[in-house]
Amino acid sequence: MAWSGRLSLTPPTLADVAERAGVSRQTVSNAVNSPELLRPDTLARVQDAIAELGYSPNRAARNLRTRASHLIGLKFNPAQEGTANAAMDRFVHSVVETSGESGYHILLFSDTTDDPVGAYDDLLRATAVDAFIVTDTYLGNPQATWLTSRRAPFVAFGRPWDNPEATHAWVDVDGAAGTSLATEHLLDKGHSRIAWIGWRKDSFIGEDRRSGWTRAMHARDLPTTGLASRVEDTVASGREAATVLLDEARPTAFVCASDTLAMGVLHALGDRGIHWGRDVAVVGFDDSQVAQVVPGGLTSVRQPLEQVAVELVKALEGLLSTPPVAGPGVLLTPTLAVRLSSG
Amino acid sequence: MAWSGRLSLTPPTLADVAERAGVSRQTVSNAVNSPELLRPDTLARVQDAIAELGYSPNRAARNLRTRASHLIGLKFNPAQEGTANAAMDRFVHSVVETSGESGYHILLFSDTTDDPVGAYDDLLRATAVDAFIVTDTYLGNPQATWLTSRRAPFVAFGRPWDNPEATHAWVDVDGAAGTSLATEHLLDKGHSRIAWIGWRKDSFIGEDRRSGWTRAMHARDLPTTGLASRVEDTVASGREAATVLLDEARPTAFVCASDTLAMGVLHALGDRGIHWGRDVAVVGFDDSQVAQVVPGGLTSVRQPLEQVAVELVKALEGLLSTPPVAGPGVLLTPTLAVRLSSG
DNA sequence: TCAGCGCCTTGGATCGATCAAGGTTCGTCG
DNA sequence: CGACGAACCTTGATCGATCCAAGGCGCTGA
Repeated sequence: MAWSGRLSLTPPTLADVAERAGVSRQTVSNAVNSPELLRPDTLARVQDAIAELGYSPNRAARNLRTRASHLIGLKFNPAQEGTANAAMDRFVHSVVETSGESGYHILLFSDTTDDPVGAYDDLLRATAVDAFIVTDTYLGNPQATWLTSRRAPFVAFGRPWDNPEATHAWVDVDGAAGTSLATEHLLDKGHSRIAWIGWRKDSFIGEDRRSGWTRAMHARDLPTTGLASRVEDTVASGREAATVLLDEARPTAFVCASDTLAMGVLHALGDRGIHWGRDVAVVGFDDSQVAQVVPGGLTSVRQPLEQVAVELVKALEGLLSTPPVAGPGVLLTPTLAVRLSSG
Repeated sequence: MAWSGRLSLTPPTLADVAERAGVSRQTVSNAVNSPELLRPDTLARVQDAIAELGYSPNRAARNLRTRASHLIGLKFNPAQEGTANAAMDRFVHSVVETSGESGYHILLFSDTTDDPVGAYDDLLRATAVDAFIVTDTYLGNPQATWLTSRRAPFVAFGRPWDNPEATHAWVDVDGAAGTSLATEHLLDKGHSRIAWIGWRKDSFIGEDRRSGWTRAMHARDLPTTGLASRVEDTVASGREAATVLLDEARPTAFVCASDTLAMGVLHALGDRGIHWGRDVAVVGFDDSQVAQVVPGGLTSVRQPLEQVAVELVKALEGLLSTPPVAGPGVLLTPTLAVRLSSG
């Protein structure tokens, strides 16, 4: 940062470094981008000059010439108020860290308009980003098909549920494996009447998670009929659903599609003075902060978001390399964070 | 997006639009940036051409020429695992939305190295961002002084606690007003033995929040001695502190410096079978998801983060305008989200 | 001696927008 | 009638890095 002390307010350019090191511009450029082309002593001389001047290539100039921004667009979807779902926080952090190591920065945006692809379109047209990470695939994912038709590089966090023909790169977490893990955990604890509270039938992710529960139950020849409920993803719905199930099916344990619903269950159990964790077990999904700090702790399925980020960035690097390498989908397995709510 | 259907893969440039509209490049540039300079009919003609071609200015070229990136750097600090503090999520969303309306995007980064200013330095030297929003001021804020000496435009979310001489722009939330609000709320409910659980003495923010509690208590001539505890910001510490206070001071209410500590209090109350919200009131700070979904709900001080974002962006626009306008600090007042934990 | 290679230089063009200065066109007014 | 200036538009240069092609120089090996 030598130059910051100088009078001149403009940062040093490649030409400045070249003059200082007594080499040509081209050589400095090579020192930065293809050091293997230089003789070790020349390289060292140039690097010294770079360090002395505190030179760093001007992003705008480089971007203009190379037609790349080294930025990855990510739409920031905040957590809903009143829910426990806050995966975005951990996920974004992981993505920022991982992409930073590969020389990419994350550009956040939000769509203020109704158009689901408007913001994507703007960024693409302005060549402001090299690629996107698309996260809101639970909606049925119009972005993915649009981006594909637009030939824009992107990787999705989430499978293309609604379109098995889709060929784009994606990374996802095996929700069914997670709920199956949760259910088996409860079965091992001796439970057999294990209820499910999940999302409405039109949610692909919800049905996937539900299937893990049914799979685990049927594997031990246990019935699932009458033990399931599908509701909105709110605490209140979870509470109501649990209340009904407690009356009608008398389950000794609950597996839920989200921590939000699980909190609803805890609520319902509290209403009737049932001591959760001892009398009735509860497992949530997402290992949210809520699961972590609620007194006693809520057992919850934890998505390996750090690993997801790594795979996403790996896939992006493939897409952005020349020639582009399109990897297949990657499915990761979640773990179970066991706490007192499951006994 | 007309061009996306064409064979050519390169987006249209200003020159393409100029040719189509039968005007010069400069005129197109003016149509985009200073429409008032054009005659209405020419403007319309150019705008038609822009729409027909689906033109959008190339960011890199514009950035190079104007020496501005229209990007604002923000270091992403994820929530600590096992705490309830998740203000970042809501904050980031607000910032993204607000800055988007002013034509700015948010560039996220993280510092992987030990150097607290390394990442800032890199971005500045590469002229990758126009300005920064600095959030982690609770550390004593070496970034602020460094950025100031570097003459880099930035706005801090958080007062310059350790350096009252600092002249940079900042926006903050009046923590003392928040805890005062909370305490008065409890006083109005009839409580008089109200305990405080806060952070260690070296935390500026912690001491500020604490002062709101003492102020409100003293205003009603109530004692505070023996009713306060200063601990680490973890659930376990909150629980221990509450246990000790319950034994030694028999408070009927608790005001906490964070929702994390408040959860610890709920935990302690649960340990001894005390029905919180009925027998003992509890108020947290930050209105986290945890506060919102814990059965019954935790009353909590809510920071006006949306408003904070608006003020931050307003300040940034001032700094980035020519000539730069440096506004004074802005202090916003939080509100109280009342739930059952306070009766 | 000369071809070949490794390393570097030279000079230029290029990316696409904006800046600064220079040209039109037109109406107005002495 | 011609000068003048405002309103409007055009032209050439510029931002800084990269890409490209051609060539220089010293050294090695045939």
